[in-house]
Amino acid sequence: MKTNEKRSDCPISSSLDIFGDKWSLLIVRDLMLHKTRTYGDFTKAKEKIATNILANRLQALEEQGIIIKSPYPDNKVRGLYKLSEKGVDLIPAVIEIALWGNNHLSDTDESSPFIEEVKKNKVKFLKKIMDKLMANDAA
Amino acid sequence: MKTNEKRSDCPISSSLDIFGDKWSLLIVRDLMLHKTRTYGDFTKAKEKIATNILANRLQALEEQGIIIKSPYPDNKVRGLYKLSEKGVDLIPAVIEIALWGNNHLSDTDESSPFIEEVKKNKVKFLKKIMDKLMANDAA
DNA sequence: ATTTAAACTTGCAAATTGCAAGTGCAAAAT
DNA sequence: ATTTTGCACTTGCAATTTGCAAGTTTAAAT
Repeated sequence: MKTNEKRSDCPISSSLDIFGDKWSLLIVRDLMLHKTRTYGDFTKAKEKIATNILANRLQALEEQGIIIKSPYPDNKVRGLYKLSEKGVDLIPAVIEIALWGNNHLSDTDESSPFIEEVKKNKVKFLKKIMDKLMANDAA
Repeated sequence: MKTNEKRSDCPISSSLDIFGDKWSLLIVRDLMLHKTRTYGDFTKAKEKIATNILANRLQALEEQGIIIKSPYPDNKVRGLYKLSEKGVDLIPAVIEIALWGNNHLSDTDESSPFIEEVKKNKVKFLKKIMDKLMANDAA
């Protein structure tokens, strides 16, 4: 990946410096919907990310404090990835992107695990999913 | 740019297929804050986009129906770019990205022309900016 | 008619992506 | 106890994309 050079002080530009690519927010999506994931779980997502890109993005997101890697119980090889609070705060943006895609792009999965729920009540959904993710933090 | 291949039917993934890069949403940002722009205006933005990338992105966004290029009054060389309705609908996502950047990234411009206003009342800001952009459509 | 200027194009080097194998190490199986 | 399996990455390399610096084109101004 590239050096952490900011193109400007604009918050949008600086955000895109971090996750402005085709993969980073998909990793956030998977963590948002499943709360924790192993490396192998990510490779099983339907977009089929290459393993070198995955390793690179996981490291970058961890360095940025967006995700947290913790040890897998009773296993020295595996790691367990989850969203940090900074990562959880990305969920509203991800939701808006999902809504836009669902409204304006053809052939997007209407039966997506959460789109319907989001459309019904965005705030309620947000609260619910955040609660679920945070509950996990007690561990 | 690449072929319009979708990696999956996920609305997030499909959205990122279109604007998942470091520049596309900055073009949307500039149109969102200034309602119309010429090619040259974009090159003057502080992030200093290369002209070939700009031309490429403008074309891609136009092909996707996110921006509209119309002729500049009494000028056959210039064009005037503006957001389509599909593009205007991206504003909520851009706002969430801006808020995240402003909350979590250091050295982002607090005095950004709109951040303060968004923070005060997001819905009100959204309405205001959309009204402004739509008023322009009467022309 | 000549100059200026804005809107792209083009050529090329550098960085990033994506694919296909490989490596290393711990856990499970024998 | 030794082998085998499986998961988490690495590595090598070709293909694509990015970024920089110059063009080129066409219309507007002088």
